[in-house]
Amino acid sequence: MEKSTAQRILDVAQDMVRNRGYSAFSYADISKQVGIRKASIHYHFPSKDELVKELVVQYRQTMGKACDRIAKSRASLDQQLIQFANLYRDGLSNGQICLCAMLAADFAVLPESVHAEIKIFFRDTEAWLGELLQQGCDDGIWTCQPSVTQEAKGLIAMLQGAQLLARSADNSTATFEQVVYPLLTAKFSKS
Amino acid sequence: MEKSTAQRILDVAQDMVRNRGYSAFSYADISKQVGIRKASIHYHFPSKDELVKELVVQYRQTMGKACDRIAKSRASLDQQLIQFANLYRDGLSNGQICLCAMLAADFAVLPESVHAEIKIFFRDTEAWLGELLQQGCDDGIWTCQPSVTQEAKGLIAMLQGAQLLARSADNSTATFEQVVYPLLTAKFSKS
DNA sequence: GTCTATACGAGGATAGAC
DNA sequence: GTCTATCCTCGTATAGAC
Repeated sequence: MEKSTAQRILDVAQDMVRNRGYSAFSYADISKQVGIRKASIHYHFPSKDELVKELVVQYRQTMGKACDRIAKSRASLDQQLIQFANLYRDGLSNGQICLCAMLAADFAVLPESVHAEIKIFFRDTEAWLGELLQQGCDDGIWTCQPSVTQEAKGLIAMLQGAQLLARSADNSTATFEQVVYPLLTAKFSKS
Repeated sequence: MEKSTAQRILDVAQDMVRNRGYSAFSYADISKQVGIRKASIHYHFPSKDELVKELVVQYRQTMGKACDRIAKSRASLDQQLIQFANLYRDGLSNGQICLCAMLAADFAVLPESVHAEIKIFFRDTEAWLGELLQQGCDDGIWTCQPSVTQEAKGLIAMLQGAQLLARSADNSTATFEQVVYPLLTAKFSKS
């Protein structure tokens, strides 16, 4: 099944926002890559704000599904944690950081409608990771201090921050891995 | 002693970049706050790139001095760590994140000359924090795994990421504190 | 050093033909 | 749905007067 024009616009826009940020991409940029005139984009997404809002909604779905796949994979809990971290590593080689990390940086120039969607992303991510961490506590694999929620927030912060660090380094992926995985295995490991 | 016009421009520009990002501030914005025409800004900083480069150079100096003050304060090492974290907390109430965190997000749209300055900032910060952590290891206050360098990078990542998380929350400062300080005291404390 | 004036392109968005 | 044409504003930057 072929992708709709709206979806192709969203795909290209996501790439650009994750790479350059909200203020540094334009309808003209999208139009070149999608192969339609910029006026035509307004038919699908009347304003830039609505386009970006839709971007976040879809990103949440994609990430949610990816997390569900990890949870259902029956891998060990510490392996699930690694796979979760991999989600944040994988875009780096193409110069992409988490959409919501970028939009959190751009927060001050975004409308309230987008703010709300970003908040839901972080809330959902914390909830999913919190559940995973709680399981590990229950199973006696690791402990979370002072609480599972705090630990989840700290982990997410580390992942998002590691993306920023990685981005300004010469080898993004390697830098990310060197920062994230040692700390992950030191703190959350089976043995 | 009164501030030079160049310095006032830099002060206003720093606020704006740390709040909105590189692509979302303009000479027109600065001119309004400084009270001179935007053409006059070009006299002091011929191009936006040169202005931002100077911004990073000066930010590095400011942060370097702040770190030196902490090191010379003779506070306990774990207290020095808290004070270091405070540096990243304090701008949040005014909507400001670390200049280099923001510019790392904007990395893809910045010229090489600015890239180089940002890299130096992270290198310096890692070096300073690494020294502090090494002292703690030597004194037997804490241990760093797998290495002091990794631990330093992980901490910086967490601080930068916590700023992003905080920014998208309703109470930035409180969110930052809730994420950072418990993890800090759990991992690096005297007793 | 700061001003006015201006060039020139890019930005988001709309109207109306096809 | 996509196009052309157009509007109007903002953005960076320069020239030249004061």
